[in-house]
Amino acid sequence: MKSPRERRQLRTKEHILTVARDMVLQHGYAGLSLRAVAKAADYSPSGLYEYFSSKDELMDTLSRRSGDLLSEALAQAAAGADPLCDIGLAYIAFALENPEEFQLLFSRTRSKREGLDEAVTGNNPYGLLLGQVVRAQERGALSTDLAPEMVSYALWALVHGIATLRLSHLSGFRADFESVDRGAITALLQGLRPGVSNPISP
Amino acid sequence: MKSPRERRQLRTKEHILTVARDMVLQHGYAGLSLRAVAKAADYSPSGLYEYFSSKDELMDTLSRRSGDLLSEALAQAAAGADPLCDIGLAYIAFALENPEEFQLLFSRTRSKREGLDEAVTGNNPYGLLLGQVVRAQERGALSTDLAPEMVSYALWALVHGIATLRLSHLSGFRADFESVDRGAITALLQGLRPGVSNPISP
DNA sequence: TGTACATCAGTGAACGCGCGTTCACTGATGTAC
DNA sequence: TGTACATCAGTGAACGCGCGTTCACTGATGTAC
Repeated sequence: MKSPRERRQLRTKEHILTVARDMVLQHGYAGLSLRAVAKAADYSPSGLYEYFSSKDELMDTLSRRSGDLLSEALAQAAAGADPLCDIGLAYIAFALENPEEFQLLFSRTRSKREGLDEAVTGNNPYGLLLGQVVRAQERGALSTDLAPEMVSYALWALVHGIATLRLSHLSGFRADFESVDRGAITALLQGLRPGVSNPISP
Repeated sequence: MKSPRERRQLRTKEHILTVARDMVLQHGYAGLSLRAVAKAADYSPSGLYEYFSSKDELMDTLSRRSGDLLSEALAQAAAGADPLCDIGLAYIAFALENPEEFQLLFSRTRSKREGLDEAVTGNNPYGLLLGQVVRAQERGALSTDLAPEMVSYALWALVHGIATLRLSHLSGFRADFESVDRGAITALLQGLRPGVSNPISP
């Protein structure tokens, strides 16, 4: 079918990952099998061990890439007029549009941080959110009495909850979620404004 | 080992479910196998088909029971002085104390409702929360401009997000979550109070 | 330019595993006469 | 009370499946002389 030349061009780690990602998107991350990936990428099952030392390593690579995609989506959202709310909505949208990637991401990726004392690393979704929270405090949109990490956590939890509920328990439920989601985020942010008595003690 | 009499007493559907539940708690719901349950309950693998027509049916039964346990925990919390906040905290506590049951519950149970027009059924966790929201509105703790279902959804999403994050991504992260969680819930509720401009339009 | 050798991506068969489910059967119990 | 039969919970072996991983190997490519 394929010429040797075509075949050689396709035989890259990148191609295998692309194929694997497509399979996750189509059949779910839980059902992904090395053998199926190998077949789809035109390898024998053992051939993939040239590129990955185990199925786990392949899955981790996929998971990390999903994280990068999410970061990218959030970074774009952070450029708008209402960054905090938009980041939250973008988070939800990403989960709904890429359900399998979202689940892959959160089923495998544990936070590398183990406490508030450790620094937040780089360009990950949480770091991005945290940065915007600090900025919101600087321009007076959020009370400065609140620890930024706590605000970020609350906001993250809210949108994460919306995302996971709508992917699992509420899949099949029809409603105008878009406006409700926006409303919920706004409500939380209003509860964190200066003037409203501080619920979170630092 | 066991006398015939003892053996007969143990051979009930109830006993099988107890054994199965224990195995879920210990080894996770994803790894539960019929054969392992049969072995632990002193049956041959095929013997369980006397009680359940398939593994799926057994899992569904387990899942429904987890839901009942959660409902019970929330109902108790609703009896306190600050029902909405306490229900939320109880939801989080249940998830952390019974992680496998919580995941079993949400990996299998889809909402039977498919839209706001359908009635909320019985004693499930969401119905319980909704009832308390209505009561909070009646006593003026929440703006009556807000649709109760939307408030319930927002609150549920927040605590569900906290629960799932702490079970997955933030397992291993050490912090004083208890006070932060309480603060996050309080903040959301404050954003929904009368007087604060309504974020959710009905 | 030709030959001998080393490298190395990739193969194919096999290993050993556990799974859910089916089915012909057994053997104890209950029932009818 | 004893016998013949029906019921039925439960068994054990087998089916057919797919999985991740290992390993001796091949055959094309690159390198050195």
